[in-house]
Amino acid sequence: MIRLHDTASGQVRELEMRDPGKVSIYHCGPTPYDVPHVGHGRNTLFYDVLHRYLEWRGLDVTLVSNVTDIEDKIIRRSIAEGRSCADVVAEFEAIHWSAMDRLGVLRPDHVPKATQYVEKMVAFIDELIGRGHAYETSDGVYFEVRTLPGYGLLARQPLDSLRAGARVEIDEDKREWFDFALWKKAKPGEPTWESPWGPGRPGWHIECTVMSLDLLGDGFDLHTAGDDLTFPHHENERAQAVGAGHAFSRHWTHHAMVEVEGQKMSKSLRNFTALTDLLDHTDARAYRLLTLRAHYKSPFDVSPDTLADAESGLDRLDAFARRFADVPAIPDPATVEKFRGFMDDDLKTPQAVAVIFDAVNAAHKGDERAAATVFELTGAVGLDLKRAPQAVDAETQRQVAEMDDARQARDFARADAIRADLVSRGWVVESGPSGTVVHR
RNA sequence: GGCGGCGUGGCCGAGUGGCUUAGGCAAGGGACUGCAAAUCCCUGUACAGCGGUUCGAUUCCGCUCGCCGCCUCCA
Repeated sequence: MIRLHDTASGQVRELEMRDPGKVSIYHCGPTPYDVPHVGHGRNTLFYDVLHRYLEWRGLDVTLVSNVTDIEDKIIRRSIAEGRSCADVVAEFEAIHWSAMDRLGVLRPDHVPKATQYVEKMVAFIDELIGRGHAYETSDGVYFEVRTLPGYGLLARQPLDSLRAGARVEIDEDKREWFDFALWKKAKPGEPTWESPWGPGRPGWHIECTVMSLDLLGDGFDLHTAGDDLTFPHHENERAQAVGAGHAFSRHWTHHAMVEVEGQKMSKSLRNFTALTDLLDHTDARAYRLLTLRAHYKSPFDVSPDTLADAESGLDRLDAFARRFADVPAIPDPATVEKFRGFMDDDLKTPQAVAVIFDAVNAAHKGDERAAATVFELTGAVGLDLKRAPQAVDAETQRQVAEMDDARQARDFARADAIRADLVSRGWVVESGPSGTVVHR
């Protein structure tokens, strides 16, 4: 049994599967209008760890994560830079996937795009109007929130306690400030599609409703994303689905944000680090380890200090992997069970990581099954340890040989000089009774 | 104003009504090594503050202080 936090009930509860043994997951993906930042990295690592772990558990996972390829910020950028929206999307989506590849994030099974679903969205909006949940105005079609009993499930507070923020757009045509756009009628310079309400484009929330139901079917198992999307985005997705007569996601799991000096990392606060920059300076696996060391519901700080901390931990794992690369043993069932107990219980990755490090310690003390266990468990969460010896260039190999010769000859001054040179060029030099090994 | 979360040892970060009270990083001491590296051994006695419940609270309750998130685009 897998237990996960469920935002709708506010509790950790069993992940019930519509079809036993199969898990259908929809995860809100990126809007490629700019480079991804470190928080997006956490976001994809969250679904990747979930995805990999569930499959490791023997479950058949279908993961859908969309790309929003038509949206205000994309349009703004395309106009500012005098190029098409498709061009903007192509550039930043490519950067997104390349960063995810570097992070070792597995591709979702389906990556639907909003622009491929416009026709289905139009039909869905039409259905909502027909059922009395939506109305047309001079500038679009809106969902009438008051018509849907139960709105506020994910916000976990009644509709009338929500406060109209100072920056909510005033729109005289809308019946209530919290009604939200299903369809936006065309403005000059924007890409448009035909609809019964004239040319225009879909609102943001409708795509996820339509694509998730289309690819995963009614009553799919799990909907995930960062917790900043809980309200209003997910609330609205759900309202649309329910309003049109569909059973929507049965379980909602949201992860916390990455922070910088205690504040949420975000584009608008301008306190973000581009994910690509982080990956240029930090081992991607260290970032994965950093995310695993905090529970997914807890925010954590990304800073040079916390990253360096994680890299040191990773070094210990890699040192372990080099030493035990060829261990023939099979994993220890009791340790695997302990790990599974933590992971099954709401993905308690900090405890799971502790189990891994305990096994590393046991291995160094001679427990071969513990060594095999480490490889098994790091694999389950997508941490790829460096078992294979690293390629060493010819010149470095020559130096290593020369150094060992000098040590043989007890010419330690010369050996130390060579070592110093290797170290200064970034090599970690390990000399043992059987000779010297270098790695980076 | 509403809703929610958090405050743990030098740092990150789990957890628990009392039991030998995670794990990582860093630090100090020791072992091993020609020296290093890797590894091993040892050391730290923490739970914001004030009350309350209790035989006993870091863990439960209340209050205070501080911090953060959502209610607006946002992973």
